[in-house]
Amino acid sequence: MAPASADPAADPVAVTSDKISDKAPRTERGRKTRQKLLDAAASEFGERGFHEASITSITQRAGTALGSFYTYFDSKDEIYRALVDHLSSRVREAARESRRSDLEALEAERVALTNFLNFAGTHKEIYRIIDECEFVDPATFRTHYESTAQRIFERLGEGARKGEVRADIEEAHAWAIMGMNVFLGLRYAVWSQERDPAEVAEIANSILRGGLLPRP
Amino acid sequence: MAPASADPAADPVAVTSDKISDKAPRTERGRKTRQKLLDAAASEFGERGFHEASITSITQRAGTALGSFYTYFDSKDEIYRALVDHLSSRVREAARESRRSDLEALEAERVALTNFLNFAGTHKEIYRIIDECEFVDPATFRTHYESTAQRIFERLGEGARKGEVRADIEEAHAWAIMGMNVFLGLRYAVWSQERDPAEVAEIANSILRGGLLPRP
Amino acid sequence: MAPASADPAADPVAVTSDKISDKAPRTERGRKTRQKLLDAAASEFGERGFHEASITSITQRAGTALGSFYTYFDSKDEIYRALVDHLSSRVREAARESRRSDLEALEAERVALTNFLNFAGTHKEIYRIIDECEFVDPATFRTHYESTAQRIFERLGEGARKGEVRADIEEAHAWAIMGMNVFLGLRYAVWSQERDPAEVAEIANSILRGGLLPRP
Amino acid sequence: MAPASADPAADPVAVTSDKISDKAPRTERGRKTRQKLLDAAASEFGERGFHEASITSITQRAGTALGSFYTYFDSKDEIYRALVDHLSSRVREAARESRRSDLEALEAERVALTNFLNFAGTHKEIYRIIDECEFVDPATFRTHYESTAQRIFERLGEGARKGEVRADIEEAHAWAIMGMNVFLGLRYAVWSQERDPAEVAEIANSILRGGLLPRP
DNA sequence: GATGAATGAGGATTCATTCAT
DNA sequence: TATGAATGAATCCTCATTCAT
Repeated sequence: MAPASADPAADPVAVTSDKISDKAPRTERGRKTRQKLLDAAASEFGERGFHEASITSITQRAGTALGSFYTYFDSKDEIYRALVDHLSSRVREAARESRRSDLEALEAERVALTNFLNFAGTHKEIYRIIDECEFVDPATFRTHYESTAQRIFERLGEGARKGEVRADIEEAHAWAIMGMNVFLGLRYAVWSQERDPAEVAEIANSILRGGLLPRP
Repeated sequence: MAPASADPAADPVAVTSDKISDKAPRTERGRKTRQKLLDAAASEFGERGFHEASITSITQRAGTALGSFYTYFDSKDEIYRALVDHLSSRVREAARESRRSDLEALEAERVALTNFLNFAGTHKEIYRIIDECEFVDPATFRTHYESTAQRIFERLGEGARKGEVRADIEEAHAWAIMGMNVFLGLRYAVWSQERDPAEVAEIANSILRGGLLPRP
Repeated sequence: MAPASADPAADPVAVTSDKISDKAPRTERGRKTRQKLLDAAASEFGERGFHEASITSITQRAGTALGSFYTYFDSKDEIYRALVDHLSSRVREAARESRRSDLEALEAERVALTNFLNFAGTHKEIYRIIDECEFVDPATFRTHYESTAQRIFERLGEGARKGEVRADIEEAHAWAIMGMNVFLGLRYAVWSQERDPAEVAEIANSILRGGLLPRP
Repeated sequence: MAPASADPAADPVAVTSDKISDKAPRTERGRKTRQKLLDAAASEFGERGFHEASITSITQRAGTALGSFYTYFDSKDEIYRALVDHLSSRVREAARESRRSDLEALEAERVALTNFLNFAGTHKEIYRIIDECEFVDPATFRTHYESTAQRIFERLGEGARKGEVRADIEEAHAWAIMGMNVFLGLRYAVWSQERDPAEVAEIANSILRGGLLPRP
């Protein structure tokens, strides 16, 4: 699953780097064609997955000639990578809006998860694309997860400094939270939306607040 | 990620069903050849992933002729499915040994996670294969996750009845735990083994026991 | 189309020669197995055609092991040839019964066609198998047609000597009659049986008797 | 055998429909390549038959890369069908030229058969290809025969109205004529050309004119 | 820049036939 | 004889990528 997507409250650090190849469009017309191709690729990869997707189909969706694809991208892999970057930043942007430093630490996690669930439910293709990254471009996948965990870890650390969470926070705690978020997203946002995101987020949050032992 | 692998304390309910086609071997020799193919497929899929894997390579690893593959399997997809089934049951079997009903509920979860981390670290290919299932055979993938969550949920429910965990347990709690387990496995068993499984399990378990708030 | 089938009033000259290979069964049990294979082959070739037919499927229909096939036949081609021979003689046998030298020449042709239409309607697979021979074993196909035409030609010649038909009969007349018979068989016996064989035969016969010009 | 080929005096009703797939060439260059492939396929299918023919061989004959085949055709079946259509119309076109409505009914049949024999002798591959259709694409085969018989039937019917042939003409008469034509073509045009087409046609025509009974 | 034809390596799958038991 | 496992040549088809216009 997408690291970024697992932490919508991410900061704009960005992995994005559209300067991958020297094929940047030089005219307005070119810029539009390139964008049409990216949009088409998003649909194609989202619906059929990386391996089933074909360049031919992408150009057909984009309404361009097959050859035009290679005017803007070096390969199927490259457009995929460009797309993941692009989508990651969209996710991050969506998250950034919901960040407010005045929130108490665990409260912030709750809001972040709620937003994430909403976003994942609305953009399932994005979810799938970034997720499949694990098998198409493992390095990117790993980077994303690690930076996401890092952000969560930093937030928790800050909370610890403020005395809002336990002082013994370490990286593993961040991974545990990220895993919870991702799986709840898969189950309650992508596969079905039978439950209200806020409720699901509350369940996860209650674990963070007090664990699963019976209340005294 | 593999549902099964996320719950090594699984019971033997089994999704396994090796009777897929009518190509079951009828002699001992045949049984051995089929097994060689499955073993070879495990290595091939584990190392190169489903799409990069080739039948030719599988038969070469197995030391059989190309045609022999089709004596026992109908297609690349079929052997993949057979393999996932097979591996799932191995995971489940490995888990079953570690089940002891005399354990207190959350203690059982800790033991399960420890075993899972150990298993995942030793069998990284299995992890990858079952994980890639999401994009190769989504139905199986989903089934596995759901049945794994179901088992966790049932265990928690039993714990609730015994008064060992909160009474308001629901399905979402199981998904949260499964997500934690899977991601900790990815990070601390598959990607690196820099930390002791027992320690990692303890960190996760401490969340389940008391959450992340500062201890009073 | 089958030459033989086009002339059911054939004599037993026979192309049949089951001594093709040295694989003749030596025991009663062997004879039965060989026959089961021939029967199965007739169904298989009749239903699926030569190229779609498979040895595996033939042995399955016959209820024998795959390897047993090669105990009695050298190859797929050989069993096909053996089958065509076998079927040809069946056709010829069926025809022979209907031969009566006391019939007037054109009357004999009418009876022969009637019988042929009846036979073809009842044994469509035979029709197909012998017919496909053109593309599987052209030499046999050609031989069959030629010998069939030859028999018709001889009958007509005899009729000519008796003054029952024109004196200028030549080979081409026999081919013309054979063509008529075969196509009427295809249309009114194999593809549909909407018309009574005797009626169809009468129509063809009326052409032979007086042509198509208006009656004075 | 090809219905069309059995009736060279066909009208341009056409079964032809080259718009089968969306792979129509969009440039002149493409049109030429497609044509080269069709020509090569005609030779290949004509010489080796449908099942022995290979795509590789077709592209080698055409002087194109293997992949180019799939730029214009979806499969071996499809090019075969396209070819049959193409050849059928060639046959029909060849026939059309020889149609003259001022001919007396049976005279027209004689001319048609003569032309057919000439055509079949010159284009034996066409004969074989269309003929093999019975086992490759039965539906097309049947359609062709039926429409050919229909055309003959209509011509005879018109002759009947003019009083040039018997009034009791029915479909079966057309099938009988078609069968005669096809078999005479096989024997005297495809297998050998030992006899003059006009002579052979005259023999068939004499049957139509007066049957086989001795002249009074 | 845009177009679409050409390329060919690569991979899955079939199945007649052989052979050890 | 019967059995069924093993073999591998043969073939269709896909599709990312290149290139001429």
